[in-house]
Amino acid sequence: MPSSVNPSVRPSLERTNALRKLVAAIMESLQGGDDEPHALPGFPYFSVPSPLAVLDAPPTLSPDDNQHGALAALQQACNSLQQLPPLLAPDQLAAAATVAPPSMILPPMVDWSSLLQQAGLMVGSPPVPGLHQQAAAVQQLDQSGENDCGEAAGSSGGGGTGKEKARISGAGRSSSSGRKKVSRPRFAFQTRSANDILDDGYRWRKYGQKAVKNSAHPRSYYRCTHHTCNVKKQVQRLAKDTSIVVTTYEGVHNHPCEKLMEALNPILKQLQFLSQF
DNA sequence: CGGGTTTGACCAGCGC
DNA sequence: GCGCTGGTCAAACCCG
Repeated sequence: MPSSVNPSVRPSLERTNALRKLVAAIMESLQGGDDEPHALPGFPYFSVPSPLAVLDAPPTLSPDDNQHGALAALQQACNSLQQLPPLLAPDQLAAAATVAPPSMILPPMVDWSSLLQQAGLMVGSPPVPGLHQQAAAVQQLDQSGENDCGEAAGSSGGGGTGKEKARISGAGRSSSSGRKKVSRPRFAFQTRSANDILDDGYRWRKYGQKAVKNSAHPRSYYRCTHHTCNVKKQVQRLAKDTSIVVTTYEGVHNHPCEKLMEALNPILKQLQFLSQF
């Protein structure tokens, strides 16, 4: 422990351990690996129970899986920490920073980006069920494609009339010169819910809707609103059982889940600070 | 006013 | 070649 740290902001061992436990529980839950993966029940990023591996398999989901508040459980866990001394205020952290060199305030002891990346919060895994290691939870429809999330989305940056643009972008959208369409990783899963939209923590913009053959319900097309991210998802209801929503993700996010990071940030900052003790 | 949704039109792929 | 279907675009619209 650095001796230059202001003693007035030195946290209790109790608090440090509590925070470590919390983050460990979060990470463990994110990574799955045990029979009871719902360490934080109601947190849909990793608590969607048994999404179906086969799209036309009989539904086994509990009702309204996605009705839970996305971050409720996490916030609840954070609230439980309120019994302990309060979180360090930002100015306290700043005060500590003025005493200890910045390198000691944010020591490289915990590599959060790689940790979160391993946990599937960044590039490389589907948003919801893929966070489990329950392989059956997700159907990977196609993984022959490479991770081309960074590709220029649309790339129809020219002028011209709407029709011209449509033609140009239409041509650019698929194989120019007869090459086969580059497929990207796709993951589909089903959720029994009254809501079409799963709160997966990412922000989506709807860009289209189509009537689907042999189905009374249309299919909706969404794109991730993050500037550099080109992940898409399709949402439609199962024709056989309209209580089931089929969500298909295409591509992988090249950025962390905003909502989750928003919720985790205070904890991570605290823990980074505390990890110097 | 900016960001998101709706919706008709357009395009490519595929089967016949 | 033609028609059907799925995927996307973008103007118009809506909303906070």
